[in-house]
Amino acid sequence: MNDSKTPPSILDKSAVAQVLRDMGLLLQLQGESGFRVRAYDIGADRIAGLTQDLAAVVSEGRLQELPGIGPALAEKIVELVTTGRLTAFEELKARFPAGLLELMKLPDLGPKKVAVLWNELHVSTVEELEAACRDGRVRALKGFGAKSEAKLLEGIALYRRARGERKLLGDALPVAEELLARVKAAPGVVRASLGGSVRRRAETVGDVDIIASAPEAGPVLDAFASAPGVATVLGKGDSKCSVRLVTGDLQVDLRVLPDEDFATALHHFTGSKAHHLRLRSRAHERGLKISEWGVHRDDDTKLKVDDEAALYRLLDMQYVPPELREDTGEVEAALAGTLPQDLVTMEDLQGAVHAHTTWSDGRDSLEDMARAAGALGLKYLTITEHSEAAIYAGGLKVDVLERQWEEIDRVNERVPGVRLLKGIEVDILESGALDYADRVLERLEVVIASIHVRHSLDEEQMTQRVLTALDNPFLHILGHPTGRLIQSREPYPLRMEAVLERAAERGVAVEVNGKPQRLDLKAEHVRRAIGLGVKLVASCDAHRKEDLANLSFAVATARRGWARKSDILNTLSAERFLAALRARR
DNA sequence: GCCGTTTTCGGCCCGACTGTTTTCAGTCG
Repeated sequence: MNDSKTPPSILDKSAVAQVLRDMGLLLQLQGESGFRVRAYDIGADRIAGLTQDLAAVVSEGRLQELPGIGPALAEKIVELVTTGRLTAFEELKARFPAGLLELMKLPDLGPKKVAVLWNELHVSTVEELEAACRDGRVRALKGFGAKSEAKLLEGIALYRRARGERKLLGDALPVAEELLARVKAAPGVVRASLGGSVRRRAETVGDVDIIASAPEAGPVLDAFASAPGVATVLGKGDSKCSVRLVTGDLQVDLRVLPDEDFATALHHFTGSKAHHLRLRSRAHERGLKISEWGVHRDDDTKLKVDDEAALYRLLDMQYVPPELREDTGEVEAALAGTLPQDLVTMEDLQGAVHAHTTWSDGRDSLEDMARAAGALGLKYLTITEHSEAAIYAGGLKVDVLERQWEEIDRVNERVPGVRLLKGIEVDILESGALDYADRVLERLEVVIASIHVRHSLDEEQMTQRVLTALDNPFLHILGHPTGRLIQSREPYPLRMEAVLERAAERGVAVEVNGKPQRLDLKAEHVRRAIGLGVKLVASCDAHRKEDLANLSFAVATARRGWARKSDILNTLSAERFLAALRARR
């Protein structure tokens, strides 16, 4: 993303943010003011969410232009970026046993209790805490009791299972929607919605929030707590209830309020925190106060807010859809009236891109895939099997590919309303050449090119490899450009800016792969691609019928990257889609 | 540690819930 002469940062954004967050935790342990601690957290959020190149911001001395970064944090970030270390952090760390930071990650343990455990019992690791709980030494401490001992042991077991892993959106969303349906059906419920990072369609989610309105909370909370799939009720009061599900250790929080508070509560619990901070200061300028409890004037009179759109109107801003609420420029755009109002939606899609069948490594037949696409209201589906080099995935030799075209013709006659397009997901070889000769590629309607092997090239080699592929005149779409698998494989090193520039130059579209493990391009790169004039496709990378639903994650990622309908080629009819692909430069 | 149209000191979000209390502290979101 950085073509200037700025030397690259030794630590990347997330590493810098992590040091700042840990620094905050240690300061808390030391008994520093919560506000000072919060300043580190806010600074960490700001760096992690930075859309610009961190090294460039540092070298141009622009750190303090970022809200939440003042002289002290700026100095520390400069040290981190240029040396990879932070002296103040090293010194602070040396004052406490290393395990205390980990202890604070356990549920129900914060800095105060960890400090007591350390000072009174010299407990500094999860193992020592477990032993102390079993020996009954913890219950003797002030502020602890037998119940907290049992809860800590439970928390330790859970921590070891889950290791604090966030869940993939694709795993959490279906479960969340099922539970939401239960809540909507509960007695007296007027409105109910998912909130939090699930509603914002973040790549991964920590837990699920549901917000509901009803005249009486009790019956709704009861129905929720006894829903099928609930393993443990973690807490239940007059207005909220937290449960842990059997599936994947997922935690779900439900809040129930009177309907007049629904819109403001939903907005509050949708976040993000960073987006809210900006709105609150905007509200403050206008003599208003926004909180979970509603919008109040300075004299405490409460304003009527029927829905989220009304909330933004009160602030004289455009409505900001949940997927955009990350404080990455949407607040400024909404104030200026330049926020795109026609973000792509699922209903805009006329066709699905990127599908495998039994001809290579897919599970379902061509005909089954065609019928499934029709059932979703899609008009076309691009069949893109693997090419010859992808032996592990049943890649097709040219003569087999030609036989598939005949079968596609037959299915197209048999299945009305859906057209299968003849395509390929051709491997990009190490040299950047494609795995089929041009004379084969030119006979295909849709050519996606992807990297599947030899991930370990260095950044320059990988970038050259992709640039060479983009120069092939028969290539239409670059597939999953970074090769990442969320939480299991890092993206391969690639100068994305150069790749997107070349794609724009050559008129090659880039895939927004909706497979929940991939989401590749990611939102940040989607936005950059659009800025450079690159056309995109929303793809499902389907290996079975059910995977066609991945399209919704592609659309969500595209929306998070501010994509409009006109940025996504498969919002066009089949004929116009194919024409757009052929329009190479 | 940050911030500024009540400013350069003194605020900064605060309520729900739990477990320990007997009026509250700590954690969480």
